[in-house]
Amino acid sequence: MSTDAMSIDAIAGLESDRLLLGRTSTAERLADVLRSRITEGYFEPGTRLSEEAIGGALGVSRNTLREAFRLLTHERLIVHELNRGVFVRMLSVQDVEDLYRVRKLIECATVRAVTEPPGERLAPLVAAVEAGEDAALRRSWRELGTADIRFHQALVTLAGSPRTDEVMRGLLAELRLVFYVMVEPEPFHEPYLTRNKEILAALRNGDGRGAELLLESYLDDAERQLTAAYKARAR
Amino acid sequence: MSTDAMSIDAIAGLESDRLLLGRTSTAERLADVLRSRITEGYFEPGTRLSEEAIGGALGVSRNTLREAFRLLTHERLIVHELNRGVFVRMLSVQDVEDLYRVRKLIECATVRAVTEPPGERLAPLVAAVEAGEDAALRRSWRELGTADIRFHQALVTLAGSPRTDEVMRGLLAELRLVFYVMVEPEPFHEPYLTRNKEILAALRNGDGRGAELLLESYLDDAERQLTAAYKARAR
DNA sequence: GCATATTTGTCCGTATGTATA
DNA sequence: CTATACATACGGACAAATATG
Repeated sequence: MSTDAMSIDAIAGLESDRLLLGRTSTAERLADVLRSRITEGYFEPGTRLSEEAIGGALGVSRNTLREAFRLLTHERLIVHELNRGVFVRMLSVQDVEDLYRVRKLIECATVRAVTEPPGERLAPLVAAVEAGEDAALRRSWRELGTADIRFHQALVTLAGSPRTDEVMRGLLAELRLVFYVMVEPEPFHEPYLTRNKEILAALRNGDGRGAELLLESYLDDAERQLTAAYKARAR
Repeated sequence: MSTDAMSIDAIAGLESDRLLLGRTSTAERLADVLRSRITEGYFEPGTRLSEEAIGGALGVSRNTLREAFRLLTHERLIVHELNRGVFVRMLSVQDVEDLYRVRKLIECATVRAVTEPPGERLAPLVAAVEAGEDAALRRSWRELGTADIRFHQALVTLAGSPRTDEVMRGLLAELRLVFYVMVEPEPFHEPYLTRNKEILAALRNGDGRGAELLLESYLDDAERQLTAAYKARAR
């Protein structure tokens, strides 16, 4: 039952974040630092996050660190095993399938409800598409992925439901963990930029049903691609 | 800026839960105790939960108690204000509206997907209806409310999505806070038992679309009734 | 507006229990 | 089975923010 330990390098790298800790609630700032370390793949899925090592490196007490762990646990980025500690979440193929099942449920229902041109309310979607195009031009694939996530987050905002927004935020945070199985992010995200633009065009015309169909095939394809990558990696 | 203090009685009442603390993780057991105290209306919405008073009454340290608070915060049962402490959540009319918006989204999508008789998978729904009938006979209105919640939780389980289940669990936990504006729980929950039976009958026939229509009007009526009670109470 | 008391935020040291080599 | 490492939980301490008179 091997559980990968954090590399010495990963712990040492935390030192540079030390200065960032100095504004609001310590536990939340701590969670911010760890969250980006995880979603950027710095801590790989499966690694154990040692209370002592991280607390020592960042200069915070274990009590405070544990509060930060609680926050990240509820975001599903780490898992907590009693008396064993916390580990960076490892998603299974079933998780990916469920993630896309719920995305389809929420995103499709949201665009389906669009029956007339939303006008200015599409501004965040336009901004996300533009950020994506910019990132693609600069061949900045990580940013392209971020822009894609922003687009779909903004899409759900059209429903005007705070709770739906929050659920979606959680789903997309988990999805970032999945994206790290894609060693070559370029061919993955690039085509979806075009498809986002098509969805946006349909919404602009108030054609929610058309947008739903585009979105459904978008999500089906993405899911297929990701689960295939997962299975290939499981060799 | 008055914040209702906990009554002496409420603190003293906690002592009886002391013996229950003795199995798994202290913070989680602690959260279990507090959760039932809150959802059963023992701690009314808006009351501040004093670290010292509760920790003292239950015989746990402040650090452990704070971990339990974190858990409940993420269940949205309490809210945390920096340097002020934690308070039992007070839901607004907007919250109720959002709660029902998301319920409609999830529950309707779930039953709509039913196209053939689910057979044995309806067993938990049948059990919830029977528990409701039993509670109604015994005029046990609290249990009737619990059975209603169980029915709708079981309904969503038909979708076979762990994440959807969890979202629904959270929504229904919040809803319990809302039910406490209903001073007379009897006339509220009773008619919905009949409607649950109708929904169950439609599902048994594999008529997902029919069940969706019944469910939609169920949720519309419940929302109207609750928001009306809220507004009346705000005088 | 000011001073005081209360309460939370954060940290430390330590004892105990649990998992694993 | 023993030893080690680690998480769990407690109690105490002080700083910082807030509430109260």
